[in-house]
Parts: sequence; structure tokens; C-alpha cells
Amino acid sequence: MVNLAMSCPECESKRVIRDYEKGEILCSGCGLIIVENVQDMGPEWRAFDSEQKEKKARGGAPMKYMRPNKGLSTEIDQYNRDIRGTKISAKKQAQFYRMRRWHKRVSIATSLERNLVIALSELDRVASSLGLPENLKESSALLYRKAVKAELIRGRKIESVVSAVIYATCRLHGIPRTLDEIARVSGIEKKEIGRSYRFLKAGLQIDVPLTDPAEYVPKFAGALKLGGNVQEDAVKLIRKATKQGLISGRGPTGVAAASLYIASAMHGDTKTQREVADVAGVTEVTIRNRYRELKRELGLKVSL
DNA sequence: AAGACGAAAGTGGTTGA
DNA sequence: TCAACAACTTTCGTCTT
Repeated sequence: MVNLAMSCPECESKRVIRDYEKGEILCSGCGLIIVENVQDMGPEWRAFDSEQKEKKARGGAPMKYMRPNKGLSTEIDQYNRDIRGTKISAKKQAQFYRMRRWHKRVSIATSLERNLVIALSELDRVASSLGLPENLKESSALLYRKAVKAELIRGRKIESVVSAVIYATCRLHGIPRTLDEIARVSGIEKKEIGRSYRFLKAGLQIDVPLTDPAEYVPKFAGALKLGGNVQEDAVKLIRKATKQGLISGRGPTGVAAASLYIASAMHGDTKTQREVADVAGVTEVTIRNRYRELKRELGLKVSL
């Protein structure tokens, strides 16, 4: 029970207390229950300085972020001695050998399982918030299992591998999702995902084709509320540019954005560079650079 | 006032010695 | 491992509508 610094709305008395056992805030003067079912979100202890806080806090990092199977598992050591150091009998040795073997098997099975449980739920969460179809989740899960088998997870966060797997699967399926988007929903840094992705690509020898800028067109056009014919023209521009080797080495999003920008202007539904840049996740400057290249190389006569 | 333009400097990643 | 490099971003001043 703790006195709170507030007065009762009923009787105006200052005797408002908090009852931790019942989870209520009430007035001990008139008995009015002001708040029911209070949930205490904080720790149940109180600390008065940082030293105490250090000592009392016992949370630590969540288990899943720690190295799997470290700190929690038991090992049966390999020296066939008892605690006094004398050799133990052959019969006992054989028994210990069997125990070790089983112990190893069991721990490997559980750590693998634990890994998969965490990974698959994370995969589901990220894939869902990206609006990815069910079959893509399936192939992602499959790819993740392959990665586990190839022992590519060690040393990096499960989450970042999951993100990398999703990124790879999206590209393989031609469903464009940028690293930025995945980074946002997964909470993993872009470069971290990129690193895991490259590692994955090398380790599993999957070759992912370069992203075709045209894949981004419907998505960006949708966000900009541009019609189908604008999209078609944008794709045509991209095709022409591809033939002239204008897109190699260029970021696909930038190319798609510039093409859409030009196409929108050709249809008299001009969007500002700012608008296009925002939905494409690039800057206006990049759009201008691509736009300039396209205009020059394709001999476009666009009045803007 | 808003948008377009482009120069210059800075950033993060790749590549080749 | 380091430096050069390309693509892209940030920032900023100028021009156009």
C-alpha cells in the first residue's frame, strides 16, 4: 500500500492509496475505487541509486539473442575419471560414452529446433507485414532450412539471416522489396541484412538475377496513383534503356523512378520529382541524373 | 512560393593491388 | 589491408514557372 499524491474525486480527501495486492487505486477515506485492475509495468523492486539498480536488475538479454546452447546446456566431460581423479571401471566408461552420445544428440536436436521456432515465427511476422504471399513464405522457410543445414547461421543473428532469406526469395520471385523496406519491418540494419544476404548467396551458390527496374513500376505507380498506360510507357522506356546499356550499374529503383517520372509527364499527369523520389526511396538528384541520361541517350523530347 | 536544376562534398560498399 | 572508384545522398545556391 502506497499513498499517492492525489486527492479523491468524491470526498476530496488526500487519502488515495494504491493497493498492490488487489491491483486497485482507491480512496481510504470514502472507499471509492478509482482505478481497477492496475497493472504494474515496472519492476517490482525499487532502486535508489544506479548501484542498487545494477545489483537488483536480473533481466539480462533475452535468451534468443544469446549464442544458442551456451550457458544453458550441460556437458559431460571426456575424462573417464571420478571426482577424485581415479580411473573408473570399463563398464562405467561404456555407460558414460553412451550418455555423452545421447546427450549430444538431444542438445543438438533441441538447439536446432529452438532456432527454427524463433526463425520461422520471425519470418512469418516480417513476411506478413511486407504483404508477401503465402507461397513466398514457404520458399523462404525452405531456403532458411538450407542455410541452417549449410551452417551459415553461426555467428550472426537469426533475425538478420531471416531478413536476408526473405530479401533473396523476393528477388528470385520477381516481387520487389527493397532492403530498406525489409530493414524497417525487421528492425535489422540494412547493411547487416546485406552482409547476411551476400554470405547466403555465396554459401548456397544461388545466383540471383539483377533486379529488373520494371518490377518496381507497378508498385511505385500504385503509390502515385498513376494509370496503366503510364506504367506501360515507363516499362517501354526501361526496355529501351536496357538495350542501350543504360541501366547497368545503376540502382534499379532510380531507373524505375526516372522512367515513371518521364512517363507521367508524357501523359500530362506530371508528378513532381519529390513525389516520385519519396515513393521510390531515392533522392530527387538521382532521378534527375537518370532522367538526364535517358533523355540524352534516347533522344527524348519531353517538355516539362 | 514551389519546383527544377546542377555543383560540390560526403557516405558506404566494391575492387584490385 | 589499403586506396581508388562508382553510385548515390546531402546540401546548397540559382533559375524558372
